[in-house]
Amino acid sequence: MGYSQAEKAETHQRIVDVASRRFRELGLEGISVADVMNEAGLTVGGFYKHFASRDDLVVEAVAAACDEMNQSLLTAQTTLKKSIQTYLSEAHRDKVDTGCPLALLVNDIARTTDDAREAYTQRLENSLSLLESQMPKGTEGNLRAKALLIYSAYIGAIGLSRAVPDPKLSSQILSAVSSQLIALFPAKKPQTAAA
Amino acid sequence: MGYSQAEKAETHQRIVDVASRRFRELGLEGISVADVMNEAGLTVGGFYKHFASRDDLVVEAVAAACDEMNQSLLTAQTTLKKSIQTYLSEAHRDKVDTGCPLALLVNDIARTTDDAREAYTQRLENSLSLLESQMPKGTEGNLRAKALLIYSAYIGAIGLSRAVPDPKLSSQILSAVSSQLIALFPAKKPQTAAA
DNA sequence: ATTATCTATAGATCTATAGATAATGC
DNA sequence: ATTATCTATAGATCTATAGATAATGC
Repeated sequence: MGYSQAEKAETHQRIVDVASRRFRELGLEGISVADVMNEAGLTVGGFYKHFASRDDLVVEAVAAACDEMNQSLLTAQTTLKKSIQTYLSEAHRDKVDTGCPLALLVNDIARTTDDAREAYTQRLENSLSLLESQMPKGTEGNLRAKALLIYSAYIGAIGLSRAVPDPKLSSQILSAVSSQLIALFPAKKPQTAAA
Repeated sequence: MGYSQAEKAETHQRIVDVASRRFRELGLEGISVADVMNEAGLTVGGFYKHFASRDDLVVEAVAAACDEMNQSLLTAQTTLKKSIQTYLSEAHRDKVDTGCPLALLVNDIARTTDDAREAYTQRLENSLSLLESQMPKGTEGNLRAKALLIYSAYIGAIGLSRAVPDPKLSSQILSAVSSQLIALFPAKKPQTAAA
């Protein structure tokens, strides 16, 4: 039973980790404080020594989920094509509790507190910057606008692939949008192939 | 107070209408059966003469919301460019209770019953077919794949525009994705302008 | 006789707080 | 002395059902 300051910090982190996964899986209102605490190996009474309210946990969990994703994207220095294929993969689709929180939570975020929306927006900007930096050399036009198109297609496509119950259709959505995006941003000579 | 069969049908429709708006605004778990009934001018006790369970209301409300949208899209026979501009408009973004349910509910649908997911998928196919039929003449390649790219970008972009609290960024998301999509599918001579 | 609606409520669940316990840290 | 955790619970809310009432429809 944790009592030192160091143990409290670990406990706090464990609560946020559980929440960041379960909120993504079940939605921001899909799990109770008591269930989060239980899964973190604690009981509900201790919660309010860590957070002023449930809404505060939401803010921290959203931020932690996005930061973790951006961190792993930064280390996986890669090409745009590989980024697209990884994002729009069946493996990513099936990570309903550890997948991209920008996609898994976009609808919930629109309905939640301003603090959580601010945290979300800040991390969205990070992800967009990263995507801009992955654009092939020689890409013409507004890089920010192109990054927004790609990320919007990401969020919509992976959301749809999770919404439809038919596995065939789900895969078709992912592969169709993936190949369309790859064709739009070829690594070299953007003018040669248009279809 | 309605008792005849005709009145019951009207009442049923009124409950579904309220639910189809509030579920879109607040999420599929965001409003109680009692509150839906109250807003329809009824009390909670009568609910289970109309629906076997709350989940059944969800199925009907999702279907009704999508059918209503597809109906209005069918009558508004228009060009792809105008469709894009209308979908990715601030007016549509602000219709949080009457906007496109495919976008407003995509995350919730992934977490709900198979029956609701089936109803959603069926209507998604309708919307995709409609989009395919709006493609400019002479568009090359896989029309279904291009419709999936557009609808994914729709869902992601309008979702993001609702999630971010900064109105400037929200507008930027809509206009950037809108102009990118319009540039991708020009009405004539698709080969001339690539940027 | 049937049934669409109402009022009332059972039973489950949720957020937040109260008070007890036991270890930390001055 | 402080506080991180625990057990217990208050008060609110939610789905679903029970039973009463009053109009429909055979």
